[in-house]
Parts: sequence; C-alpha cells; structure tokens
Amino acid sequence: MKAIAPKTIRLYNSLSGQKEIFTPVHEGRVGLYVCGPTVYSDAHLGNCRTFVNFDIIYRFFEYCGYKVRYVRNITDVGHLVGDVDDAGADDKIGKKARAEQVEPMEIVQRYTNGFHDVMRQLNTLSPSIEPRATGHILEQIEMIETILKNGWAYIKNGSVYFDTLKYAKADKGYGQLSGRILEDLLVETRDLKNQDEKQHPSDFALWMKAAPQHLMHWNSPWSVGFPGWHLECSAMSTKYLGKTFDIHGGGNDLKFPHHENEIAQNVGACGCQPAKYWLHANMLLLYGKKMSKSDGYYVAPNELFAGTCELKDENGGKMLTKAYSPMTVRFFILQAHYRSTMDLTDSGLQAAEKGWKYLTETYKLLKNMVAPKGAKPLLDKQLDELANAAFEDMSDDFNCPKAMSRLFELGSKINALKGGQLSMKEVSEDCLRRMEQVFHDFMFKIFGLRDESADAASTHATMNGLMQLVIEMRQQARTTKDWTTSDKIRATLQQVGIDLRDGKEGTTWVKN
RNA sequence: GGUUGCGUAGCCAAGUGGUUGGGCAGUGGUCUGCAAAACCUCCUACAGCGGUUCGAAUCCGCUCGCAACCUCCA
Repeated sequence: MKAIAPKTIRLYNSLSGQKEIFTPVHEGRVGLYVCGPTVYSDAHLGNCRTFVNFDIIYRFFEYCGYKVRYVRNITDVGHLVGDVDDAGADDKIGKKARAEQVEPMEIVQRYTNGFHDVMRQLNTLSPSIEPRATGHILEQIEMIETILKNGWAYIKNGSVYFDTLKYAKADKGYGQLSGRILEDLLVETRDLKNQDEKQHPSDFALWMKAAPQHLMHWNSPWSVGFPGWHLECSAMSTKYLGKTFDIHGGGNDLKFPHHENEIAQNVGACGCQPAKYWLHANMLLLYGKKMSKSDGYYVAPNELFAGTCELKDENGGKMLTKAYSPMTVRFFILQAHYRSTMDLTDSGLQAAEKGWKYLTETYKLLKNMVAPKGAKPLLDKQLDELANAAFEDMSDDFNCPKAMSRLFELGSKINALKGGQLSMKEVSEDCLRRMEQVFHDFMFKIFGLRDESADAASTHATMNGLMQLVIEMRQQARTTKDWTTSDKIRATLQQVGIDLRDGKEGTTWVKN
C-alpha cells in the first residue's frame, strides 16, 4: 500500500538548463544510467554523496510505480594518470597493480568490494546492472568502428581519436551540456602543447595503443591497447538501456569533459542523443573545499563511521571529533538538495544526528498511538496537507530537504498529540494510520534510512527485559522519595549511553 | 584568464516577485521530585551598490567574496 501516488515528476535537465516534466521513453519505465566509481582506491564521502542522491532518485521513481532499470558502471580500465591521451600515460589501476605487484584485477576486486561495503552501510539499493568496462571491450571496439565509419574519428599510430573540431563544425552541439563553445575550441588551436598525435587538443582517445609496460591491454583492429575512458559509458548505456534512454546521471565534475564526450560518441555512433535528461549531483565540500584524494583532503566513510578521521583544521583541532553512524551521514546528505554544494562540518553532522534521532523516536511514538473512539477529526486536514506537500516536494526535482521539513512539522504535531499539548480527540484513527504510513514510506522507502536501533533486534529484546527490571526498581525508590537511589540509577545508566525519560505513563528508555 | 554556480540569521540549509520553510545551537516558559524528552515562545536573515516594479532576498546590471569545471575527479 502506498500513502499517495504522485502523478507528475519534474526534474532539472542539465542539457536544457531548465526544469522539465518527466515523460518516459517507454510508458511506465525508466532507464537510468549513473557513472560509477573508478576502483583504484577507496571511495571517499564525496563519491558517496552522489550515489546516495541517485539512490533516492531511483527509490522515488520506483515508489511512484515506475519500473526502473538502474545501470551504474564500475570503471576498471581506461582512467589515466598524468598526461591524458599521452601514449606513455599510465592507467590508474595498472599503476597501482604494478606498485603492489599484484594483478590489476586484484586491485579492481579489492576496491569494488570496499565500495559495495560502504554502499551497503549507507543503505543504498544495488543497481539493476553494474557492468564493468573490462567486460565490454568488444562492445567498445564495435562502437569505435561505427564512429570511424561515420567519419568522426581518425587513426594515428595505432590509436583512435575522436575528431572534436570536425564534430563541432558540423554543428552537432558539442559543448551544449557544459556550456563550452566552438570559438573556445578554435582559440585553443594555437596552443597545440606537446600532444602531437592529436590533431586538436580537445580531441580525445577512443582507443589507445598500449606502451610495452602497460599491464591492461586487448587486441583490436588498430593495436594492442585499451579503450578510452569516456567510451565505456557510451557502449554500456547503449547496450543495456538502448540508443536513447531516459536519464543519465553523475557528479557535476563529470559534466566536462566526460559527459560532453560521451554525448559526442553516442551521436557519432548512433546519430542521436543518448539521454533525454541529464542530472548532475553537486559536490560535497569539507569545510568549504572540495574533497580531493590527491591532496589527502577527504573523509573516508569508514573513518567517519568509526570516529577515526584524523584531519586537522588550521588550529590543529580535529575536524571531525566523533563517530557518526551511516544513517546519520545519510540523513545529513538528505538535508541538502542534490544540485547544491553541501558543506560537511562537525557541527553539521551533530545537528543531523539529533534530527535523525528525533524522527526515529517520533515514528516509534506514532506507531503506538491510537485515536480515542468518537474523535472529531479537526486536525486531519492540516496533517494531510503536510503529508501531501511532502510528496509534491519530492515530485519537484527530488527536493529532499523540503520534504524533510514537512516531516519535522508533522513530527511536532505528533509529539504534541502524544504530550497532550494537542488533544487526541481532534485526530481520527484513519489519519493516524495514514501518518504512520507516510512516515514509514518517507523514512524507509524514499529516503532509504534504516532504523539502526533495530539492527540488533535480539540484543534489544534482552536489554528491554533488563531495563524493565531496573525501571521497576527505580520506581520503587521514587515512590518512597528515595531520590538518591533513583538519581544514581539514572546517572549510571546515562554513563553507559542509556537515557531514562519519566513521563505521565511511566518511564521509558532510549539508547543513544 | 575562460565557463558555470553560489553568497540566506551563531552553524547547516530550503525557497523565491507581495504571507513564518526546516534542523542544530541559544532565550524565556509549560511539564517534571529534579532532570531528560516533548510542546510553546523569542532570536526572524537574505554580500554591497544601482535599476525594473505599486512591491525584490527573489528579475536586470555592476562590484566584492567563495566554490566547481577548463588536467584525473562523484
């Protein structure tokens, strides 16, 4: 059962620079391609933000009843270190493999596992298909042949390059996505740098002839070599989603050159734009600056979860002072819109931790609330409107922060009903049950949060039995006004992370 | 230097031509044996300077500041 079924979804298309109404290529279906990670090292939190954002988009389409094929690739070849498209340049994975004296595929396997582990902790759903570049060499070779046949590429010393100048001059729209224009390309012509193989600096490799020391290489009609980075996404999206599919997503930093070149390859091979809508997730900043692996300026998810991040600010203080659970991090990510930059800070995470706790506690209250017989539903309309607004917010370019704010407004009503500041006689049982559904669906299905306290359900049952005993003994002390004993029990429990709350209907406990 | 985006109260962060977004922190209350939690209250801002408009934080221009991309990046 769904709480409500939104009808239209509007999304911001990077290609047009406008919000558009989503109309699927195939009725009731969504083809979604998202550029995945390059598995040459551990993913950092910035990578995670993008994938969490698209996880929510994936979840929301499914929630609205669409059948989604979500393809997210694993890049395991083709990403170069150093001078790009220079025949001597090294593959990121190959470089790491040589440094550690292992097979490149061992590197790939290790970091793919690590990536999956982090994604699982952050409670993201697996994509429908997670194709690897090395598993699609044939498809990539075929695509290069088509591009060559169509005249958009040239061969030089066993490598194949895409002819961006010819393509741009043919008015195919090169630069449309990233805002780069033909004139800029022409200006650059004067500065040919030292890339003698390429006819123009903006040309990019479709196939690279491998240098002798290069570990990852395959046979091709042109040379023993390897595919260019941009090509895998074109080949795999076409294979699994068709020549034209609905949505292509990725991080903002991939807009140029990666996505621009991807479009050029698709148009060059198939004659049509690959995706109707392009969605770009913005960057996660760390105290105002983009995380960067090469500068060592980044947060590893596992360090954040364990509280072992050692990054220092300019005063030598720890940037992140404590551990934050995966769901706190996910909640934090939800509080910014996917198209905005977001600043990761210690205080921001602490705020998220409290907000997340409030929502889970509120949901638990709601589950156990029952409207009295004969209640007059004076509040129903207000609550319904808030819930409906939350779905509208999500339908408008996946506005999680706005939808979240509605849940908090609902939360204060629910807590007020529970606390007696609002009368339970003013809300109907139907409304309470609908609110329960709305909370459930938003928190767990759409936002993809997970009740972490339920993670250890069996432990919880044991704990609860013990706690009932402790609470009962403390209650005896309180009845005889033995405040020394009752306060000692409460203080000691607090030291081990358990809060007692004395309410009208007895004492409850909460584990921090 | 070029391109794009941003600049919102102590912090994070939505919105956007006319009515309080939200969270965290802080204030004062209610409740409580005291707390905690919860609820209510207060703090009520849109970088600066011009322009358009009956009216702009929201549109336009300029200035300043920040970020991202232009090289591998989610």
